[in-house]
Amino acid sequence: MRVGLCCQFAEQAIKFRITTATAVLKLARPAQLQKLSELCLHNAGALQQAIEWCAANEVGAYRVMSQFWPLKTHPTCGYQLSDLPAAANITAQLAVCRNMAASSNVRLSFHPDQFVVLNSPRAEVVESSLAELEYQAEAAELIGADVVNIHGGGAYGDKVTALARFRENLPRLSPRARKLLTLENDDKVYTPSDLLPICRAEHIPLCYDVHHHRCLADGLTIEEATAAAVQTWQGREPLFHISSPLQGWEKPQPQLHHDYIEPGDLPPGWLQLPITLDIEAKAKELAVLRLQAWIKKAQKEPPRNSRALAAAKKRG
DNA sequence: AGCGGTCAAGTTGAT
DNA sequence: ATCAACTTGACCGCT
Repeated sequence: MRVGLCCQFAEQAIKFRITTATAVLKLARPAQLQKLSELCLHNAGALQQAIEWCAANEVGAYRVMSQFWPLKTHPTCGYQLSDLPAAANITAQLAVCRNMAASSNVRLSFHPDQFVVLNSPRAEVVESSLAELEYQAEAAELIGADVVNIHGGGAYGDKVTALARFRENLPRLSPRARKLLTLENDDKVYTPSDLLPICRAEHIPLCYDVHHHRCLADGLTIEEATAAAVQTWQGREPLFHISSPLQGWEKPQPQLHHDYIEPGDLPPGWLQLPITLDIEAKAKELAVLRLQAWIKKAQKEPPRNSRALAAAKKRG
């Protein structure tokens, strides 16, 4: 099992830069491209730092932020990589990232954000979603990322119809983007049971989020969902997510993320699985390192350690 | 240098 | 009706 860091660092001075459309639109086009070029080049350098940090700390995966190329698909600020003055430098730097990630075995992935809704009834939403998926797939190819993971989208009162629409839109993706696509269960609409049929039929891996599953349950146990999700990866290393509730499972809003991962929230069966586990926790790399240390201990002495921890917790 | 308002986008559910 | 939440605060203009 390897653990993964998502996007940002809490303490490490590794920063990705973004901008706003408002700021960019105040500039003439050449100045726009100059600014965006600088940000892309900076972010490519930051990605190298992030990969180096992961490799040095035995963190086996890293999720790249969606704004890696800021405003890439914006209707008026958008651009092609080849439009940027520093395109050659950026491409070269991305190749450095790809080689470094490969040689140090740091798995890279993308997770387009909430605006990417492939099953929306609104054509313009689907269009912008497709554009965003193509952008992230282009970046993924250049750095060697193997996953672009999204949610099912909205329900619009009828999940079956909505998921059918998702499926109908799949052929509109390029082969490159289609190959990288994975589906994740969410905490409001689509459970693993909802997604597994389309995952199997379309050969889309299920990125199983156990925290979401606990927030929005279906008939499946965690063990059943785990086994079913692993199957959808068809021999590839599965990518799963975990987080812990901010105020515990008994308080309202358990879907809110805690700073760290409570080891008790890690399904015990996962310890021996060859999976990538992205850590969604506010304390970022600190949470990853803390869970990583706990996992290593637990793997050394599986039964005693977890029992001892449970007992210690009971004693307080 | 520090501070506060603002930021491209969708959908849901809590208040 | 408004707004926070989501993978995440950072940017920018003003003082």
